Amino acid sequence: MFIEKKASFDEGPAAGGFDNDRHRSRYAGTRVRAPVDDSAWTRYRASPRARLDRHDAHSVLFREDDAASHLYEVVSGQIMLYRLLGDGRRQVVDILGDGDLCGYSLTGLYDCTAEALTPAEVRVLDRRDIDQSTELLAHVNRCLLTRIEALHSHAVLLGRKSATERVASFLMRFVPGRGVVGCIGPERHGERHSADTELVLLKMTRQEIADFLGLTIETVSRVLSDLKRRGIISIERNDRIRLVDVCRVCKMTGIH
Amino acid sequence: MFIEKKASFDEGPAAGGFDNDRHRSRYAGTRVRAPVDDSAWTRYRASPRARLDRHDAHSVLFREDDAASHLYEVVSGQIMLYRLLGDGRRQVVDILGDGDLCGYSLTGLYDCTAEALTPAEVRVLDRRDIDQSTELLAHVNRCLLTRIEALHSHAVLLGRKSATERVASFLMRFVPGRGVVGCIGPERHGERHSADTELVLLKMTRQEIADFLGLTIETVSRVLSDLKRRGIISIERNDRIRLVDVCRVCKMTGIH
DNA sequence: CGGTGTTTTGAGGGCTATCAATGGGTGTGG
DNA sequence: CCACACCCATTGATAGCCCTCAAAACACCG
Repeated sequence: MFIEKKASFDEGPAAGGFDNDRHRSRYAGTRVRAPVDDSAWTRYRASPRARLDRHDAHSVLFREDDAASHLYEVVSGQIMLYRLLGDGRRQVVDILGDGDLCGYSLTGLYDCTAEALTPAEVRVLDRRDIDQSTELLAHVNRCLLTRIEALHSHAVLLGRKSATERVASFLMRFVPGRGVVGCIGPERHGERHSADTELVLLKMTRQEIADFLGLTIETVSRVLSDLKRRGIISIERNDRIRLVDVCRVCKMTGIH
Repeated sequence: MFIEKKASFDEGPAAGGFDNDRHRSRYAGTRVRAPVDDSAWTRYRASPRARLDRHDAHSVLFREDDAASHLYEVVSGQIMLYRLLGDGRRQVVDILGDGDLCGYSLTGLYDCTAEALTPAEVRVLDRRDIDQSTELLAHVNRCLLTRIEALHSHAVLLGRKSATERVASFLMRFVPGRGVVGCIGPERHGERHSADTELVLLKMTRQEIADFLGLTIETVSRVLSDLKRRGIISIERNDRIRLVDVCRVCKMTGIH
């Protein structure tokens, strides 16, 4: 189910895939967020105590049960968090993008492993600095709440959705402003009733997708093939999937 | 899968079930927490702006998509958080006990429904008060981190564990200090090598357990019957389950 | 002691995992 | 430039776990 990977999987310099607007949730089942002022956070990030690290794809930031020393803020790229069971089963519990935090710990040990999905930049922060400012703490608070909402959505996906619904939900993650509660719908989206289509650039292997969705690699593959056969998506390359009709994919997520 | 419930399910006055020591995680796969000083929080709770509400079992504190007005702290009893899919499938995403917080929102809408599992007391807090104190914010942050760790564990359970492993993990929630990383083990636990047994008082119906574990009511029932047949547990009443050999249950959680 | 709601048990089927083989893309070396 | 190797993804066959539907057993209550 989980095999340690070393090979790099086609990382173009355009490491997009995720929409970077953090104030707009993209995950099917979550909500659109209100904008907030985090200027204090921006100032803190620029302070000399905050170091910037670069990671290659598949580089490990920290490992489950390592001593938790730092807090990390994703500046660019994507980071996945996962846990392992004793026999090697893996569950990707979260996927982080621009502005998200990880590495916080109550126990002194990291509760999961953090691994870069793409080349990534992370700011390494000192917890003690943050604890002295209400503005910084409030920012961290908002980040944690964002994670909690995402984890709630993910629990629904893992506990109650079929394989097709999981894959559809996963694909909808990459469509900005759609598949969320208060979805703007296909009509108002494109200019002048253009085709409701979207190109998704996956930055994950089938194995990583499967471990995120609580499925096997074969099932993910089968579902994608089935969606392709039905003309709902077209697979232009393994990591380039076109949603031919976004609304149709959205309707398959199970949230309606 | 989910039927609206009204009937009360045997709520004794001894609404225990969960261990109330928040500084010790009990959920299989999570870690033991370090104690922290939250005296500022204690003072704030006592302030006149913090109201105390009482809820009966199955009373709803707030509903998914309601306007989020307040923050809630569980004082006594247990609260479950759940989300519904359009066709009525339900997933219980979290179960809260003494000291846990819920009701925070970034979007202005609650992202899930909160319902009392037992008679419960909740303190209704004002977000604006908290946002002005580093100590209060730090306390909230710790509470949120606790939830995130629990949600990570739950994602592993929902995504990668078998029905038996899920039920075993669920039962181990109720055994203080066991089934966590750094588990004290059977030898050092009892005084003078007493039987490694534990009585679990469930405050949830089979339906609620099933919706928490991402299973059906029938599967939960079948697993429990099977464990009983094998002598691993004994069901003294529907809501009283004796773990005959805690260590054996622990080994079935899948975390080893 | 029936009535109601919950839990257990049974039979059967569907969905997803498992095991195995094939296909395809990329990089390397002759 | 092609052959080969390697890794990843796809496809196929089969098995098994858990869900669904149905009925019986049980608990609680008036």
